This record gives sequence, C-alpha cells and structure tokens, in this order.
Amino acid sequence: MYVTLSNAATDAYPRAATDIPRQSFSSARPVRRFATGACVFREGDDASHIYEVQSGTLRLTRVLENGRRQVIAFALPGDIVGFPNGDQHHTDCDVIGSCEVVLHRREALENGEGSPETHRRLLMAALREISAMQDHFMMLARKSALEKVASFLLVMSDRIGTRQGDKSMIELQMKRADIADFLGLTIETVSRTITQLRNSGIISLVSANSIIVLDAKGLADASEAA
Amino acid sequence: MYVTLSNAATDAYPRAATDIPRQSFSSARPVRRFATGACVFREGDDASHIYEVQSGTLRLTRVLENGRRQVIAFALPGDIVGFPNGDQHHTDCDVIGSCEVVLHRREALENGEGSPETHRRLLMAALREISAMQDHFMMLARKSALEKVASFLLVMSDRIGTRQGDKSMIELQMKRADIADFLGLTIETVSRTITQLRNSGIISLVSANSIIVLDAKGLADASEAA
DNA sequence: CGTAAGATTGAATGGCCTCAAGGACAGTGG
DNA sequence: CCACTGTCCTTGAGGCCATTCAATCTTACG
Repeated sequence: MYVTLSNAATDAYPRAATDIPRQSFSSARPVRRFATGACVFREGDDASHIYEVQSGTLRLTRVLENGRRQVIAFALPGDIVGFPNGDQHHTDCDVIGSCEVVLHRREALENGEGSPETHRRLLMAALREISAMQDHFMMLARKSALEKVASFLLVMSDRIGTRQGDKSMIELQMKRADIADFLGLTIETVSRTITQLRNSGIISLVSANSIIVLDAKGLADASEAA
Repeated sequence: MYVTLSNAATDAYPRAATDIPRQSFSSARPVRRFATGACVFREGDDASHIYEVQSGTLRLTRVLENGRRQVIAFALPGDIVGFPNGDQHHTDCDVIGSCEVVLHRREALENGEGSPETHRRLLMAALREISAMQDHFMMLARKSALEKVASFLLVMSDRIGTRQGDKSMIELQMKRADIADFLGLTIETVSRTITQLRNSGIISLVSANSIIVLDAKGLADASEAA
C-alpha cells in the first residue's frame, strides 16, 4: 500500500481484487496462512514466489547498516508483493496482521509459465506498483507531517475502513514506529500529529490503534493543505 | 536514474546497456532523436511506446495542482522509461540533454508481441525499476541534504563521469531546480550544499554544471554520514 | 502488583526553508 | 563594442517545523 497523492489517483489504478472476481484464481492457487509476527521472506532470500494478499496485512521494509529503516509499503488485501529483481528478494516482508496469501511461482511472471491470464495479472500489478511508487515519492519528498499523516489515514480509511453511518472506523495493524518509518517521520511526530488531528475534531481515538474518522472532508483538506 | 543507497546496490542491478551488446537490438529497432527541450510525452498521453535511452538525458516529472513538482527520475543511457499503467503515461518526460532513444511498442511488454527476448528485457527492466525506486525511498525519507547531494553526485560520477587520472569529471545536464526537485530539497539548499562540498575540497566547479570530483572517498563518506 | 512495550507529551535544538538581494553568464539589439 | 535583459546560481538573515532527548502515561500480561 502506498499513500498516493489523491483519491483520484487511487481510483485511476484500481486494485486487482476489485478488477477480477476473487474466486477465479484463489481456488486454483495454493493459499498460505501466516500468523502475526511471522516472516514471509527476508532480504537476500531466494525469490521463489510472488505473494497476493487475500486478507491481513504485510509490511515491506529495508534496513541500512547504520540502523535507519524504511517501510517501503504495507500490503493490504488485493495487493501483490515480492516482485523479484534477479533471483533474490530485496526487502524484508513481515506479517503485522495475520493473513492469507495466494502464492504465485516467480516463473509465472518471468516466463509466462502457467496461465497467460496469471502472467498478465502479475505484470499489470508490477506496472501499477511503479506508478504508485512514483506517487509516493511526492509524498515523502514534498509533504508536511500533517499532510503525510492525514494522507495515510485517508488511504487506510478507503482501504480498510468500516462504515459507521457517515463516519469511518480504522483498525490499524501497524505500530507508530511502522507509520513513522513509512512516512519518513519520527514516532513522536506521528504521535503529535495524530493528537493534533484529534484536537481539531477530525478524528477520535477509541484506542491507540483504533481510529474513527469524524470529518472526512477535514481530513482530506489536511492531506493537501497549501 | 535513481540515487540508490550504496554502490553495492548499483552493482547488484546492472543496467541493460552493460548486460547486453547494444547492437543486438538497436539496429533492429526504430531510433528517434530528440533535441534538448523537446517533450517525449506528457502525463495523460496515450502510452504507445516505451523508451530506451541510448544517449543523452531525459527527465521524468510529476506535478501537483498546487505547483509542487517532483522529479521522479533522470534517464541516462541504458535506462528504460515510459512504463505504462493502463493506457496512459502518468508522468511528463522531457529532454534535458539531446538524446537518441530506441522505441519499443507498448505491446512488446504487455502482450509479448515481437520477440520474446525483447519482452523479457522490458520486463526485467520494469522489475529493476521497482527495486531501484524502493532504494530511492530511503534516500528521500531518511537522508540529510548533504547525504542526498553527495549521493547524487556519486551516482552521476559513476554513470556519466569521465576519468581524469584519479579524478572524475561530471557534466550535469540538469539545472539546480531539477536536482532539488529530484532530491526533495530547495534550489538554495542544493546550492549551499554544493558550496559546502567545494569548501571541503571534495569537489571543484569548472562551471555551475561542470563538476570535478577531487576526493571520491570523501564524497562517499559524505553520502552516508552517520 | 511489577514489568515491559508502546504511545504521548514537553522543552530545546538544529536543519532546511522562506524571503530577499546580488552575482555570473549568454543572448540580443543599439 | 557594450549596455540591456533574462535566466540561473549563489549567498545571507531569520523563522519554522521536525527532530532529539527525556519523562510520563497507558495497556497488556505474568
């Protein structure tokens, strides 16, 4: 999951899960379950498979020698992760909310082994990934802390929010540290910004990880404040 | 071109131009020349082709409504740009140093129309792109101005530097504004940082766009200062 | 109740930005 | 040949936002 620049961008690149009836492939492909905290793959591991998330949440990270960490993306239902470059994975992939994933053999993307339909779906997902990452560049480089956090909550609301009348309820699987490393901020700044949104009456917290969006328009405004 | 985290990363993902003898495809494919300032495509244009740079420099940009601009990448010889998402291009592509590009029909990537060899090369380039962009995230989110500029110059030195004894000469095609929008900085900060590197004796300027790397190790140290 | 992990809040610093002015350079026309 | 102009780059001063360092609060769990 990337925090793209606008809802328009999100709409323009619909996720696979909404493109194609889910049962058309899930029943024919091996599905694996992972518990929270499990590791799907590590940087340097042989990239044997590509993973399509059906439920739950994954986290992709890269770490530098000096300890600086970047969360590359969160993978939510409908997302596909683990695109190889060469023979190896180049990120870590951990489960932060117990999940079910559909496994695709790497060759299904690279050689077209298996059905042409699957090959095409994986290829399209890779191209969509490039586009989404380009949007995310703008996010990391050009947005303020408030805009980043508001954008993040907006996307999460769209992707995993449950409607409660005119409000939306978000159950975050990730910790503040994950959000911070995803948005290029510190834990403290994320926390302070969430407090700020709360004090503005835009959101309210049931618990630290359970957020209600009270004012979707206010959140959208905050996400692209001049 | 992305500014990746280390030279190791660059080495690990060699560019197409060094992988495959150039004449094996360039002679069989239509080549187009563009003058500096030309526009290759605009966001929203129909994505009919994918472009492989043989010489010169391209610039990929995205612009927000509010005027904020992000340079997504610079395309140098060996790079491939214009990966579509859906039917349209989602960035602007301008020529900042007169260039020759090899055109590939979009279908060569998406359908495998044309040679399987070309299909595979384009697919591998797309996957390499994803990996390089992931590295670039760390750059944008976690590096200081000094580290960013030093990293940028290191990559440019590796890619387009000409050896002068133990020194390296870089002829930058891009303006300060392009560098700033690529690194997520302001023009002033880029300029100040270059001055700082000059005062440290790490680089020297022949002219604003013509830079000599006097101390490659010093530059490398600056690019990953703790 | 005690401990540990995570989240929040506070105070102070600093790095980058903003605003502003001046310098370098090429192109143009008198 | 030389002002004139526009573009780009550099430099300075001041301010703000995010960080850093540190303490407190919350929650879960034995």
